[in-house]
Amino acid sequence: MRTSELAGRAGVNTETLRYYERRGLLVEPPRTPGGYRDYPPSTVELLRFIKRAQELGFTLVEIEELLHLDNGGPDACDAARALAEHRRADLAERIRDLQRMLDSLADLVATCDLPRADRNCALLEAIDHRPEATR
Amino acid sequence: MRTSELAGRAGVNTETLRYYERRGLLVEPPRTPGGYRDYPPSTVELLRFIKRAQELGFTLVEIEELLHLDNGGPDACDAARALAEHRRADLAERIRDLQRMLDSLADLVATCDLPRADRNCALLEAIDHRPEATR
DNA sequence: CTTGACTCTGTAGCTGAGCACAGGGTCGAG
DNA sequence: CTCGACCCTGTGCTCAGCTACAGAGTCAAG
Repeated sequence: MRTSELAGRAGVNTETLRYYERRGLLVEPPRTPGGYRDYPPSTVELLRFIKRAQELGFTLVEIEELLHLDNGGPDACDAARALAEHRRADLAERIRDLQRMLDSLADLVATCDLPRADRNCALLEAIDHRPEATR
Repeated sequence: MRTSELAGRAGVNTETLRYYERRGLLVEPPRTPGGYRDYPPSTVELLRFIKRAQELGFTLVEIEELLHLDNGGPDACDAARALAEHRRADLAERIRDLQRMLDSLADLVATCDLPRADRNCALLEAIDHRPEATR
């Protein structure tokens, strides 16, 4: 299978394939006599694995680890689980951070409603002057 | 106030000051006869405003908008509020996305507990083969 | 045999928010 | 007057994950 066919089936850009190859995510495939890459059909599934893992929040570095673990038996399963747990904890923390930002921002917007007729912008003031504890 | 003193007081790198100046976030300050930047003391507060806004999830582009709005009266207040609401909606959406990722990942890790004695890694299989609907 | 679609390589650019560094200038203390 | 600490400018690098492009080669249809 040539580059553009694989890219089309997997839903990625052809340049992305070369990029993954450079990164070591994809093994360099055999070449035709003319020098064209000739991918085995299983590469489509491999790319879909990568894309799904990305959607779960794994980085390409972690995905590469997962791929190197694949078909490694029970030890690999434990290692994969550890990676997933790590990723889960990381996601949870990012969610907490964003939630804190969201809450602060909501409080701030709420202060907009108070001094309706004032000249000063309550929001800008609030960002500028609210107490240390809430920063 | 010279560059390193301002940077120290505001808790940023000296290079960051030059970067903000290039971006237009900071107005170029007057210079000493020797060509050194001589910042007015209020710049410390300005930098703290920028840092707090960043903590709330504003980008530097949005912060620049906020700064240009400052001292603009009631219209500016409305504009600032609109920016904040926009930011809030964006944060909420990012949180939802991450939460979905987290949930999927938690489901995945849970499948690890099922075939304890099996040779195959349930996690890797699950990423590879679970139905479209949950992807 | 030509044309056009495809592919190859290496390199450079993008986003966002900075950090690092070379090669020079300035300033104040001793 | 010298030394070290600071500052200047311009430029390039970082992270992640691509994307674009120039210039050359390959291949199949007509």
